[in-house]
Amino acid sequence: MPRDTARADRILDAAGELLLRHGYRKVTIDDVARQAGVGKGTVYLHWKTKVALFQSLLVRESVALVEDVLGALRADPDEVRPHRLLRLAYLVTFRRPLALALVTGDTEMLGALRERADSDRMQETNERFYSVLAESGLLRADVPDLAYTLNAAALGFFLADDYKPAVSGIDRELKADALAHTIRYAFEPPERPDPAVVRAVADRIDALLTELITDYRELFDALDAANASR
Amino acid sequence: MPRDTARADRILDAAGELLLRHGYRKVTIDDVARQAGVGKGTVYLHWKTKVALFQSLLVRESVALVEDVLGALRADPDEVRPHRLLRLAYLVTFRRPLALALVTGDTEMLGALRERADSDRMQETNERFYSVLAESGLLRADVPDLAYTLNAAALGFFLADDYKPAVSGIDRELKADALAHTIRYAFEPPERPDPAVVRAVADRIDALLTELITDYRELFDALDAANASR
DNA sequence: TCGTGACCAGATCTGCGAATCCGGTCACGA
DNA sequence: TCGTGACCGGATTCGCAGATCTGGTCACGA
Repeated sequence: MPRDTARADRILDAAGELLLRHGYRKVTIDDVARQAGVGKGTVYLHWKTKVALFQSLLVRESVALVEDVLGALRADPDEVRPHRLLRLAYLVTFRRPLALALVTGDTEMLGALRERADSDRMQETNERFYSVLAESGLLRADVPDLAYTLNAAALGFFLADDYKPAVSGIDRELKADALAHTIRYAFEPPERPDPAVVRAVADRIDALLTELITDYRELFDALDAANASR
Repeated sequence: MPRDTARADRILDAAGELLLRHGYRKVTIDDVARQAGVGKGTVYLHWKTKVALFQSLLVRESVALVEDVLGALRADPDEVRPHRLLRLAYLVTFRRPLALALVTGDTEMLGALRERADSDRMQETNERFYSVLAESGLLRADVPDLAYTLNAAALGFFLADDYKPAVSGIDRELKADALAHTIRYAFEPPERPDPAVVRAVADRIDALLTELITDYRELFDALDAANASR
């Protein structure tokens, strides 16, 4: 029962590097094994199939991304205010090419890998995320169809580079500011929030993200063949 | 010198219908001619090439779209307020499948047709559009990178259906309201604008859009082979 | 003078056998 | 017990010749 996490990580590193360079289709298990310095069979000691391997990679990436957000949130609870939170998520996402491919749905890069087995628990966590923010007082009460509107408003910023290459000639930080402005005024009350409230909401979101990471890790482990047979 | 506009329109109607049904690649000039009830050669009396024909179609569609907006603006000057203007543009666009394909950049539908020969004048008109709105007082003064931010914020709503089919289960009008809300609070001053100012700005935008249509028609005529040789 | 469809040539598609690739297995060796 | 790479077979790609398609032309007829 090989629980050699270090080796598994090295294989995922290799997979990630090759995925970025060549895209899902052109990366072979043999390439990955060679790049990781192990035999092909060894890869299959960790994952049952190729897609399981790459799904693991994507899950690991998602965890890292959420951890980045969580770290910043812990350093400064004010980051929980929606406009800061989305600004943060935006910057963190663009710093991780794989995560970016995931949110923009880059099919070339991902193959048919998109079928994120969003477990029921993760779906539920996501909904709770919205309801926590909605009840928090950090969001305006008059936003229609909150989930849809927030999603759509933010989506454009993630896709703008692809769709409007013409007007995209500004710095990433400035684009993040543009997103922050939009969220700040369209989705938050005009007045600054009570710091005590902010801290309380930050704690709840912290708990939620921590839980999300737990879910991810669960999913990660489920993709590891070593747990199954053998 | 065949200036038979009615016939040209019939041909464009046919081209549009077939374009929607089959996409650019699978529509042949022969199909278009047959559907329009004319001979193939007749199509070439109006347009020098296949792409010229379809570019004409797209320009005609754009004109119709702008005219729709203009009509609503004339019926009610209040439509010039950015959140109403974008709401209007959104609804009008989704009512016209071809125009929608144009803004979402549906390559399947459009082929390599995208090379919109945005004449210098049209580019200029677009910039004047932003500066008129910016000076108008109908927009907040504190929006960073106005053009980029406004574009990105609105873009997501046009693409949300494709990218988030899951959360898209609501009515078109409600989605338009969601867009309107976002624009209203992120890009406009809190207080209602002075009706006199609104009317003045509406006039200027009216002039600008009228000019835009003129530019379009110019472009349209330039695509008509009848003007050239013969 | 205006409209047409037969016609042309280049491009694209089709069929298909051969060659290659690659995910997954497993017998063997360390 | 754990790791490996030779090996298998299904799938994909390649090469290529023949068939088909289609944008664009133009001589002819109304």
